Amino acid sequence: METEAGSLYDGSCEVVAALDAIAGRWKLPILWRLAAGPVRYNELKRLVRGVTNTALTRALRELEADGLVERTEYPEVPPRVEYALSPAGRALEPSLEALVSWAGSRARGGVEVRRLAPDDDRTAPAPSTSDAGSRRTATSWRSR
Amino acid sequence: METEAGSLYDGSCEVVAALDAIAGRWKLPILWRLAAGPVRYNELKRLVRGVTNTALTRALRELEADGLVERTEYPEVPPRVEYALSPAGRALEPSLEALVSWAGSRARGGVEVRRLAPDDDRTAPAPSTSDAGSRRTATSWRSR
DNA sequence: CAGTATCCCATCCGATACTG
DNA sequence: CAGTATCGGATGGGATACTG
Repeated sequence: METEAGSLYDGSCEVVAALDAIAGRWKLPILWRLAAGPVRYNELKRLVRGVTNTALTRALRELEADGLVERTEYPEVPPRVEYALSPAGRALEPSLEALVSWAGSRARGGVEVRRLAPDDDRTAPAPSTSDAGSRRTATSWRSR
Repeated sequence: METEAGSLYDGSCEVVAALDAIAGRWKLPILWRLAAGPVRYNELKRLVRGVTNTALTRALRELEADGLVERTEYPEVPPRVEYALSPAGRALEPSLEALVSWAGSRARGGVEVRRLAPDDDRTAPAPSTSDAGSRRTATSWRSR
């Protein structure tokens, strides 16, 4: 529909653009933590293990700019700031759940991660090679 | 089991590690495209718009190393190589669907993307500031 | 408490050119 | 067709130090 040949759901431009909003080392972990409820800055820093001040702040600012999280500053004497998912952010909770459950199952040894086989035989199942040779000569498709 | 207190689903380490497998500019778009069925190299390059030879190959190699996609090489005269999701890769199809549908809805103007308000008033709703001042003196929490 | 300010390095990615 | 080789530039993230 919509004029353009194959675009909306074919894994291209628009999707890529939207995906950029959650790309980055810490965005997903942060969003996932926030999905459980509002959290203060330092609490977040503790919960999302390994994140540094700089990284956390940068990620939060970007998520805020993209309308996924909301920042609420309470003018109290010991400064208090809470971060929470915005309505738009809550829209991707299903995705987060799916992703996290997948990540969890894979972390639990469901799959051997990053295990390169030393001598992986990959020259393959030779599916009806019978006609090979009858095809164009070896370089016919290489125009020049 | 595994000893550790609070870890599996709290948005930290394990999940972060697993997420790394799909992190990168092109991994998700590629996986999404592959979810629709096996595709040849150059076809993939056309479908995932904007990707370059180098980026595509690199992403594919990593996805392969992480066991998410399978590469099948057919020993024919014009070389033919097909990429497809592995069983493990198919395990994250639900996540892909959720993600893509979210990305799609947001691309369709559901949310104003990356729109910074010029003078956003963010010093906030002052929730019962009545006790401010009665709290510890301004710098009491700053130990030194 | 909740950040900023810098500096620096690693990685990612794009562009270009070449090959089995 | 399906890649590899190389290089340069942008970005993201880490470490450290300091502040309203």
